[in-house]
Amino acid sequence: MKKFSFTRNARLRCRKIFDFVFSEGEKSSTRDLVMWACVPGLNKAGAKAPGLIANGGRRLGLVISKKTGGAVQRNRLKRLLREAYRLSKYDLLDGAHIIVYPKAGCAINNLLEARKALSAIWARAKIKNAER
RNA sequence: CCGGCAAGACGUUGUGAACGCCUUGCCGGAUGGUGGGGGAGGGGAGGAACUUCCGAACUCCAUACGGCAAGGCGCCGGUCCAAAGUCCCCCCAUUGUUUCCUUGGGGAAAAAAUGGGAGGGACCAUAGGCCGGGGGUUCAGGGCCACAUCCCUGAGCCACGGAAAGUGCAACAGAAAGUAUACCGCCGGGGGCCGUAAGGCCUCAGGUAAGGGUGAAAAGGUGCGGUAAGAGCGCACCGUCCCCCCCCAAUUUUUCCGCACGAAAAAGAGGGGGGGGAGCAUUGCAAACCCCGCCCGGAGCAAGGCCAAACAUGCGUUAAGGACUGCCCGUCCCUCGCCCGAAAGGGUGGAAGCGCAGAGUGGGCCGCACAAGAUAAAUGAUCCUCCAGGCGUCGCAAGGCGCUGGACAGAAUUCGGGGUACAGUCCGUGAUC
RNA sequence: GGGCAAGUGGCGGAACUGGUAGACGCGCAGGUCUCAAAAACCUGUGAUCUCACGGUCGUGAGGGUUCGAUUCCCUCCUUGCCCA
Repeated sequence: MKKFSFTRNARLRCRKIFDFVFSEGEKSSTRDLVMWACVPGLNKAGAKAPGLIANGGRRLGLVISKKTGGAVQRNRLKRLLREAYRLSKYDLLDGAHIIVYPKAGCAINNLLEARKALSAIWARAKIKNAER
C-alpha cells in the first residue's frame, strides 16, 4: 500500500457512522476548526463502537458549511484540508475516526496553514501519535 | 491616442517532473459466484458549468380528442438557428422467409424485422438576438416675433391588436372629471330700493361655455356670419373619423421558362394623393376587468422503473391459548423453558418461531452520457516552464537579471435561446496625425 | 438537481381592489413621580439641508407602464421553504 494514499475507504462514507461520531465522539475546537473524534480503545466512546469503526484504519469526514461561500470556496477549503490530512495522517493514532468542520470565517488560505491547523487541533484533543 | 459603447474570438501554456483523487475498458492471478486488491494504459470543468427567465427532448400521470375555465402571447418582413430529439430517405451489417440460378456446397434478387451510421432531408423561437421597414411617444433645434396646432431635422425611449362592444377607475385641487358642469364673469326678463335722468345696488327664476382660475387631463383650432349674450348654431379653411379609387412601399407568394436572368399576376406593416360622407358623437388607463386573433393537459430525472435488507402492525400456522372486563392494566386457569423436590407441589421466567402482506425509514442498480461523469459527491497540491502586467536593478538603447503575480467562477438527464459576473489579450469600431 | 415564496424606520408588523407611507406594539431619548431606581403616565423618534417655516430623498437594487407605483410588469440581489 502506498504511503500517502487517500482512497475511498479512508473517508467516512455513510450516514450511520457520521451520526455515531457526531453523537459519541469527543468534541474539541480551535479558532478555525471544530472536530469530533472517536478512537477505539482510548476513550469511552471508542468502546461502544460498532463493527464498522472497529475494523481498523484512520478515517476522515469533512463537513463544509454553506456559510463558507460559493461552490468554488467550499471545494477549495475541502481539498486543502484533505491534502493536509493525506500528507500528515500518520501523526494520528491508528483507528481514529474524525469529522472536521471549519468554522465560518475560517482563515485557511493555503496548504501550510491547513496542516498547522490540523496539527493544532489534534494536539488539543490528545489524539496525536506519540511514537512519531 | 481614447474608449470598453456596437460585432466577434480567447479566457495564462505545456502529450513537462514526481505525489494524490474520480472513472473506463484491458492484462495476469484467483474463484462455484461476487467483491476487494495488483499492473501498465485512455479520459477527467465553463464561457458563462452561474441564474432558472423562456423553450425542446425524455418519463410518469386513465393516451390527455373536442369544448369551457385558468394561463400566455400580440406592428410588418428577413435572418440566426440544436453533436439533443422525432419522422422520412439513403448506406452497411445480422436474422429468418420467399423466388430464381446451380452439381447436394453455394450464389443472386425481393420485401420484412433488428442493430448501426459525426450520411442527407423535413419539423421545432410565444415578452428570443441581429438586420431592414413602419408607427407611437418625450426632448432639443428650425419653419415662426409670440401662443396653439401642424410640418421638417436630430437624439432618447416603447411587451407596438382593440378605448365608436361593454364594465370599472381618475386621489388632491377645482363650479364641473365623462349622460359634462354655472363659482366668478357675461346676457336679457320680473320684483324691490336709491337717483331728476343716464344708471347703480339687492333679489328671483332663467340663458350661456366665448373670458378667469384649478388640475396630469376641462371636451377640436382660426376666421367670418349669427345672437340678448353665446355656442359646429351655420359657413370656409385646417385637424379628426368612415367609405371608394389611384400611386408609392421593405419584402413575400404564385405562374411562365430545363436552370439563372427576366416577365406577369397577387399579397403587403403602412405612407401619399383625389373624390364622397359625418358637425365632432371619438379624454386617458387594457403591464384594470375585458373583447378579437393565435398558442396551450399536468407534474417533473428528488420524473420514473427494478432489487434485496430490517421493524411497528395484521393474517395464517404451531403447544404457545382461554376466562373475568366496554377497553387497557391486573388476576386466575392451561401450556412451554429453567430451578428446588422422591412425589404432590412450590418458585421463577417467557410471550417467541416460521410464512405472507406491510405505512414509514435508510441503502443499491437502471434512468446516466457514441472519450468528464459521481451519490458524504473526482479534476488538488509542489516544482519547472510559457504569456501579459507591476516593482527594483544594470544598460545610451534593444534588452538582460531578481522579486512579485493571474478575473468571474465548479459539471450531476441532455440540448438551444435570454439575463447577469469577469483580470488580461487579440480583432475590429471611433477620433486625430 | 428541480419547483416555489418573501424582502417596508433599530426590531416585529400594518397600509383592502394604484391616490398623504410609515398605523399598532417593542425598543430608544426626554420629562413627571422618587432620596434613588423599577413600574405607571406624558411627549418625541426614517435620512439629509435649515435657527425656524419648509424643501429634497426614502418600501432590497435597477428599469418600464401610468398624471401618479409598497401595490402592476421585466431583469438582477438577498433570505427562506418544499420535493426521494
